[in-house]
Amino acid sequence: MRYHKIPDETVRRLPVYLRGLMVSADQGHEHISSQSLADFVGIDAWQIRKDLSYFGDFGTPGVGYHIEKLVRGIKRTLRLDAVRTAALVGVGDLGSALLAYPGFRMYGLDIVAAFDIDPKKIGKAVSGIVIEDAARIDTLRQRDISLAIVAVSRTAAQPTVDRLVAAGVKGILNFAPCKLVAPKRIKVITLDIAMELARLPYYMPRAEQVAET
Amino acid sequence: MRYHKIPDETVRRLPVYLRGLMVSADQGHEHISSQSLADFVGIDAWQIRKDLSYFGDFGTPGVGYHIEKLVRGIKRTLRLDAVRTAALVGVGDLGSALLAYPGFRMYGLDIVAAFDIDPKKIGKAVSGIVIEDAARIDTLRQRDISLAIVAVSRTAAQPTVDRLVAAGVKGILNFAPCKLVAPKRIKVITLDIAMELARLPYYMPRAEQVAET
DNA sequence: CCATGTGAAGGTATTCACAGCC
DNA sequence: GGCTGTGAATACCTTCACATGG
Repeated sequence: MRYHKIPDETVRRLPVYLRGLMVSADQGHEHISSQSLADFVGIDAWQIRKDLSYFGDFGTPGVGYHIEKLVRGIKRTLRLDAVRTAALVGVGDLGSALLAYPGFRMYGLDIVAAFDIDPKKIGKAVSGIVIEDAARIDTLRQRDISLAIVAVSRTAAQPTVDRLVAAGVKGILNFAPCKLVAPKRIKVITLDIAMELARLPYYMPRAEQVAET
Repeated sequence: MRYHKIPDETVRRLPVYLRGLMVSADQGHEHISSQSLADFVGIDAWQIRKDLSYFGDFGTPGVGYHIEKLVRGIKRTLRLDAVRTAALVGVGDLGSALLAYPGFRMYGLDIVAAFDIDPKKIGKAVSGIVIEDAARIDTLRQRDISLAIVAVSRTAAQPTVDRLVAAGVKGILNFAPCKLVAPKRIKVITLDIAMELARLPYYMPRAEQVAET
């Protein structure tokens, strides 16, 4: 294995492999071939091998990949080897759903703080997390929380991001439908749900009003 | 303008342009240059011009783009020119948040039906939509609903998709963290929220536990 | 003079095919 | 024989630079 920059698209696929590998490990398997994993996650086998080749030799020809070893390798690459804590800002409908969502755990991610500006919400607990005043976002620095999820309205998003950056947050997952400006060293991933739904009709056949008799 | 296949990446950006154009129109503008739109949505001007060139001549050199005309053009391209109805399956935390979310409207998308298997939920209304028994998914065909959002658990996702496909649904936005199999003519977009958060640490500087004194 | 639309260049990611290893 | 790792070929997307048109 030579030195390689890992392509962004590969980074996007690595969590998919993790998911598949962990399910496979649960089923008692110790090794898995790129082909079996491919069938399982829906990505071609050569793509998987190429992706994994960017950052390590994990496989054994004739045998496949040692699942546990590979999981550790991918986690280290994604910097998910230690448990990471995250803060949520905006405990509306979506924010509450995120607090209740158990799916972050499998990646070693844990939402440990929640903020809102609504006085009616502050002090109440949602899914075991007590909601704090958004004015206290600056305490994130002392608490070593470097990940944040933004689930506030569009207009509140930019000021929220400014405060998070000032509090030392290094990565932001944003659900507000707008562009956000932040220093280049801060990684912002925006996930606009309505936009994903909006590009679906493009791929659908035109004449869907015609019944398929 | 010659014939061009529209790249997938362009289709992904078109809703971004729509968003920016509609806000700009709200501010009273009639025309906009690729540069102004670029500043607004955070995508380079040449990229915008290239993207738009794939499906029509909308601009006037020296003037810019007529916003209303361009909005119509993009909507037609994305097949968003008529209001589209969608069904939601799985009215848990996330599902309820989606029903309450007003952001779909701006793209002409409207969630008009919701399904669940929980007898305690069936018959109740959430955000004005009465929850129906998931066994009734097959009525979607008569109701001309061709879009669906899947917000059920991982294990329920595949059977749900099978039912939706049987009911004539043509496009699916899936939130369950798993691969889904469906006929090729059906477009499935999977949006795994935990996975997005999971790739964030990769882009963050290594030594984030070291305080920036 | 200003801003679009687009060939051409450059870069990145996907796909293939197979040498090499267990 | 089976399966990995990877150079090479291909496809796709981005970026540039500028001719063209209002």
